Amino acid sequence: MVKRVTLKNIADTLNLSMMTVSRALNNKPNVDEETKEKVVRTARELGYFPNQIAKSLVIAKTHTIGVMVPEITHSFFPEAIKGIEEVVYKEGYNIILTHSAEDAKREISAIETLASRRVDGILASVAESDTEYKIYKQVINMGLHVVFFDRCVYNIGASCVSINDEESAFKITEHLINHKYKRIAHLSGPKSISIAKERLKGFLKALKKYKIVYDNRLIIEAGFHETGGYNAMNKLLELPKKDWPRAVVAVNDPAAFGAMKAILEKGLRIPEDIALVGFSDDIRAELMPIPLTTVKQHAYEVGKAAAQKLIAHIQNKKESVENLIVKSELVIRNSCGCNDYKNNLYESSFNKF
Amino acid sequence: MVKRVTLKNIADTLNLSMMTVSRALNNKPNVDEETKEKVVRTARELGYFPNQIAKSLVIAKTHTIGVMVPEITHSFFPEAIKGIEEVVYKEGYNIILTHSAEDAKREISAIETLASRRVDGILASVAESDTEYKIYKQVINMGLHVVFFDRCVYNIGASCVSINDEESAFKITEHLINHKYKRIAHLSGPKSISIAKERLKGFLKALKKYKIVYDNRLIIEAGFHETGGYNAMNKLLELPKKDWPRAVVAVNDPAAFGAMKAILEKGLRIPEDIALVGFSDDIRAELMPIPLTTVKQHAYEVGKAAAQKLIAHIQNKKESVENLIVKSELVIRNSCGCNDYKNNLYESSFNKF
DNA sequence: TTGTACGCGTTATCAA
DNA sequence: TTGATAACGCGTACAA
Repeated sequence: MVKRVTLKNIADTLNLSMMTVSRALNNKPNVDEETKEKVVRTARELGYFPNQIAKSLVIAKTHTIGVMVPEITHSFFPEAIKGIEEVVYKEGYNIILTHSAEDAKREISAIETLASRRVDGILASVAESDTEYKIYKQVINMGLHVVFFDRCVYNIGASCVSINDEESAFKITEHLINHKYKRIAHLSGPKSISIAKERLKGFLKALKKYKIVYDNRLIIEAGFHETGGYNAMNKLLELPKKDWPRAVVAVNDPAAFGAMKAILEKGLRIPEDIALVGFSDDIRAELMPIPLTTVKQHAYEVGKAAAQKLIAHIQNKKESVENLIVKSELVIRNSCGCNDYKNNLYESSFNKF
Repeated sequence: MVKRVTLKNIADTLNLSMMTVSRALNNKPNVDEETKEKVVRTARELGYFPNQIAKSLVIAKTHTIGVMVPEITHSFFPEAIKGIEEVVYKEGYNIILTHSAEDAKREISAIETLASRRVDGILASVAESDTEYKIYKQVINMGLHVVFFDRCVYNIGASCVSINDEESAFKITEHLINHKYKRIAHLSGPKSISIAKERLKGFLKALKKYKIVYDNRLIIEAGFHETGGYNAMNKLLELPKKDWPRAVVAVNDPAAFGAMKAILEKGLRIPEDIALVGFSDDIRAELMPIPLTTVKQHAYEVGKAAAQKLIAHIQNKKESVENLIVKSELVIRNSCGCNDYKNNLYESSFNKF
């Protein structure tokens, strides 16, 4: 930050008071048209940029929103951030982007700096390793507005925007059941994360509704990544062959990619030997050796809704805390073996055009 | 921004002056150990977060860096942002993220707000539609530090970190020439963008070095997106068959994907009828029907280097303006027909594990 | 070791 | 319509 042109500089060169200059530049009513024009002109000539820092100190608002993501390269988040940006830009806010790298300590430190920087509110998706949410409780108690998105924390006084995870997991499992699969496994996510819990719940609900026998050896924690999915699937395949699942519901697409690798490596076929479905519609899902049936999440919409809700909270103290749901949709491809989707590479690779 | 705990609050509850409290919290030398401890404790009890806004106003530094990206969902940018985040976090900075959506007007407005917010420096990748760079010239003249990354603007007093685009385009073209391709086309990017110009230059240089006949009908502007590549390739295929290119160098992977679609739609084979190479190693490149030969850019490294250079500029006025290059590497797959890369789906889809 | 006065650049308030 | 003064929360410089 270098010495820059101030209101006083403009005031001095025009023999006016700072207040008149301030009023002129902010289009306040009580200022002569002629002087206003003069002020605006010299401001431009001098290369004046209003000092937002000083202004923030006075008005006790920064028009800044803190955004916390666990891992910016997960395809979900750039889309969500784009939705957030779109909304806040229109409303005259900027975002300070922080990422926790899935590390709870780093998350705490980042939220602390956001509080220090006096952001007007925070949009957050919690880190995998955060199981306490202490820092969020603290800043919420201070009166800072927080809206969670995607990975939520409930009952701490913050609104939340998420996918209808439970319902979607239920539906994709039901889809498998409807197509005569009986023995179905689940590669689950980290137990502490809301979306992982929701998806597991939906999976179990579907089993229950259709009275599928429940075998807890078929529910294995895989985490959110490819290697976790690969390892978890290999564990399943270490079971006696008669106990193998006939279909697998993975907690997300990367985990499903790992599982796919494990299955194909064993020389098994998808879906003929084992059907497989994912969750998230990763950009690579349709390009896999066996195009992956999955659930498409509308990340952009999640980001938009979260930003809108946060700004509503900021601008209206009485805005009610609530959990919003952005609906997802089933994307049926080959890996579930339930339809006539062509396993023709040409088609499968380019149906997105 | 809500009323919050201040230095004065702490001072009052302890019957100390603000200065003692300030010193205690900032670990300054001249303060009694006992009082320091008391201060730190009550600060925690009262939930004190230092007001960074007020501090910034005094010290004329915000420890904030503005980041301008043209389109956050382009796979390059999340990687680059991650690299930036990694560096600035360690150095105690935060980033304000803005995106232009490739729109020059929005870019200007965003850079203006960054200047108003008194960021200590700006990392920018310019919008496609920006051909003047006026706003950058202006803020640089004001003394604001700017480092461009990926899409650069030269000779306006800013450092730049980019891929060795020209050299890489030269090499990938040379690679085709070495494998006996003679008639080679180029799907170029927007003329105004530095990386597009560099890649075209490298392409032409290779033709020249190897004395390939130059046919300007074989250089078509495709832009950076799939549909542009699709349309441009179709235009090439409208030429008399004898004039068709035997190989195509696309300005980036999305353009190559579009071209691939156009070629396959015509019932032609890749690489047997037309070889094709891209640029950027998009996450989808290896999953294409014909795995795409391309150039891998190290976006994370670009982000890191740019952030490091910017911070060097900020912390040392005499840091010299220079153009840094992050080396890219050729990734040989099937689409160029130059190697023994197996067109086996299983292998090709999972060689990244 | 601790405290006081002042200034950072702006807006709100009240007076002219 | 314009101006003077105080205030936002903190750090610097100097005094006690």
